[in-house]
Amino acid sequence: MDDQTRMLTGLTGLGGLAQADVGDPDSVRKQQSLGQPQQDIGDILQQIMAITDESLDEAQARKHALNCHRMKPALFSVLCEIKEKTVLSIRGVQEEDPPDPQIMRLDNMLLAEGVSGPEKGGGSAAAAAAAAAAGGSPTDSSIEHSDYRAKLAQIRQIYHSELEKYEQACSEFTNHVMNLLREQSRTRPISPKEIERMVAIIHRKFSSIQMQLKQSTCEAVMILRSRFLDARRKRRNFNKQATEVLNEYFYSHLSNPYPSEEAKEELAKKCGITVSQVSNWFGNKRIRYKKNIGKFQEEANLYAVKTAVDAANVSAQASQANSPATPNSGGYPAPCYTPDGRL
DNA sequence: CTGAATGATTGGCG
DNA sequence: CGCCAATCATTCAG
Repeated sequence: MDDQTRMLTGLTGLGGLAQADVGDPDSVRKQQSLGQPQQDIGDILQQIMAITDESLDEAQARKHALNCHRMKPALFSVLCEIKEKTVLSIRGVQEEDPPDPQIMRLDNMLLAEGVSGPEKGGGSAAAAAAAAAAGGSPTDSSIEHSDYRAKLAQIRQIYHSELEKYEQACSEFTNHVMNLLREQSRTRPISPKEIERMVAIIHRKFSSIQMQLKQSTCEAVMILRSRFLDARRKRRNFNKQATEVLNEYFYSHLSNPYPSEEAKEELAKKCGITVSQVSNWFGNKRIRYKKNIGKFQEEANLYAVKTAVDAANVSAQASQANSPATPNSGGYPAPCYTPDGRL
């Protein structure tokens, strides 16, 4: 009903329009000089209205006749114009908003993470090789790193294949709609501009899918990062030798177990860990020692003896009578030799 | 599987 | 900023 009334109003208004400033005044004038355009339009209208009552064959024949009608082009352009002015102007208000900031943010992030953008297979391989070559000891982090990269590559691959699928689907659908509209435009007033707009609408709809894809990819990358780059999750115990070195220092400096920056660097180098790891270790050790000295008795005695033995060994020849000097004078309680482990 | 050990992180303090 | 204390998250031994 809506369509019919709209068509009616469109067509009844045609008389005025045709005489005023319709797309092709020449043809209109020709029509007028040839006969009675009003009559023609009335006929067309009648035919259009009757179409639904006809059989398919009749309709096809009628359609063909209508398509061949000399008035058809003029009428078509007029209808397009009317449609342009009424329906499309409403929808045309929401003009092309510049690329969604959200999607731009996601794009930037994906680019930064190396998910989108150019394939850097050679680069990463070279980096891995360099890392492998650089560390005489396998540093462990290079392994984790390559693992991380492998997972990232996986995400990247999924992302790209999904994006490809998405793009294919989008263009397929767009083509389909365009073909359909072009087909329809032979019988329905559809201007190229309208098709263009339809395409834009489709793209906008599809871009929300794209955004979702990018969003979930970003999330996956974030999860991966937190999995691998949060050291807390990938904690490795220091090797035995390292803890030995640290404990030796700790118990031989029990009165003041606060290594200077230089001492920390020295220890870090000796243990193959970072300075901040040394700081962490001492922080943990101090608090845990203080909290339960009894528990650390054994260890304390062990290292006390160890350092004593070492000292003795070093200065064995120098003097036999040297008593093991325990450098203890405050701060933390000295490890007394209490068998029951209580103080 | 469970609990202890342990490296790392966080928030507060001086 | 460095340290302490509490806490988290993982590893490891039983």
